[in-house]
Amino acid sequence: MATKILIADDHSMFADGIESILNRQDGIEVVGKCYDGISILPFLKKEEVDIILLDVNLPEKNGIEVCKEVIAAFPDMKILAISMFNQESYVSEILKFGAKGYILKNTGQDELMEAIETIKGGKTFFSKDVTQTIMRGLMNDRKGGSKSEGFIPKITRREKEVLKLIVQEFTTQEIGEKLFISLKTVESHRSSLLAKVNARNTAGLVRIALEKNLMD
Amino acid sequence: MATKILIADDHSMFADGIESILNRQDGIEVVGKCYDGISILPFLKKEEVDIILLDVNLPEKNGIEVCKEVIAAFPDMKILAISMFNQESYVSEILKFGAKGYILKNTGQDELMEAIETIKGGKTFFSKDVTQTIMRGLMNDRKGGSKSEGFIPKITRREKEVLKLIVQEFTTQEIGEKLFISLKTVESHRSSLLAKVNARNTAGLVRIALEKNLMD
DNA sequence: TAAAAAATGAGGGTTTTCCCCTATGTACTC
DNA sequence: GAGTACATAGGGGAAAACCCTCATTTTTTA
Repeated sequence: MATKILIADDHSMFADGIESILNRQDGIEVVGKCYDGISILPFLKKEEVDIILLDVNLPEKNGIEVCKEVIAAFPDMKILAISMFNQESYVSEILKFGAKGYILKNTGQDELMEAIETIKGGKTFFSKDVTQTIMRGLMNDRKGGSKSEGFIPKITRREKEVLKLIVQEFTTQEIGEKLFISLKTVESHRSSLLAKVNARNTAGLVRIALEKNLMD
Repeated sequence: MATKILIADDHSMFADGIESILNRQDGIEVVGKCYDGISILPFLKKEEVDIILLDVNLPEKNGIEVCKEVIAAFPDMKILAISMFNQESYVSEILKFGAKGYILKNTGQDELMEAIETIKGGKTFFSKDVTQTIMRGLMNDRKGGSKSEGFIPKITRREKEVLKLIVQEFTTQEIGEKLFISLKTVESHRSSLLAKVNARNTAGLVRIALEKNLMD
């Protein structure tokens, strides 16, 4: 019986492309495509799926969240993470939550097929580049857990509210009044924002917020 | 005769996918794929190409550079820009350099085909989202003439230097040391910057600087 | 249901930014 | 040669941001 595959990627052009490649292969059937994180679980409850090709950087609900939920509901689901970025934080996070493999979008279709076959057989698969990243990550952990450069920890709901108001030129005082919290609390949020994005001051915070789209 | 297409995208999985989609279509032939910016011109010198599907965010040499060069060498070349981001700066830049269309990676294959057909016919094509972005950009440009709202007076050479350093998180003190001028002078420049962009504080200054590309 | 994360906020301090004011030398333009 | 824009820079003061430590409550998650 054909391997049933679900493609989850918000870039439909990419998803369609992968579908087109896979449908030419024997023994593989693309049973569905999801363009966001939230529609994956409902789909799995209705349709039988063997392997999910999961984009790590999904809007609404990112791939790491999705992976966690999917594995919680379907512990035997085989998830192959696909990402544009070979970032240690992403790789280790999603593997922690039960993904069986991780490949980059710049790997060729031969390697994609190889990954699918390997994972189908119950083993794990990583791109060569990714393997190196993981190794480097392990080494760093041993050294003392230094964080990778561009990685930004999750920004909480409240921090995001404060951040938006900062970018809109409101002062700490005004933000407090708008959110009905004390000036001190706003200062707390500002501090953790600065720490999280690793900025020295408001200028850097605003720049990074705009660069990395931290205010969706 | 079939339309000859060159796909330029560093994510080979994406490029392969698009190729697979296009090769199923009648009247379209994918004659090549480039995985970086530098190999495009040499390819064009050897092979005949009607339309280039060009990723805006290429490594080594980005899509905007490539577009400029390609149009310089082949003024009639039809370039369809493809990007993940619907950013005004990208869109207007690459159009300025002669791209005939701009679509996002989250547009479906029907729209891709429509874009290719349209461009082949000598017309231009933009995704709906992109059209809105362009309109918004034009509106902002026009604001300069009518109302004082949104209009930004000319920023002097020195102010621009200071502005760049502000955005890079340097303090007034540090900027003074870097430019070999007094703290007070830097403060003067900061003041006039705030006044010119009509911002209340550094946060607004940085935001506007990034939004309006004040640091070219 | 216990543990972790997030949100709240206080005290008390330093540094930085912002806002007035004024003023001088230089360079370009009309 | 007068006018204008630009870069320079000072004093002084108020406001805002930043930093550290600590503590409580609420919410989320394992």
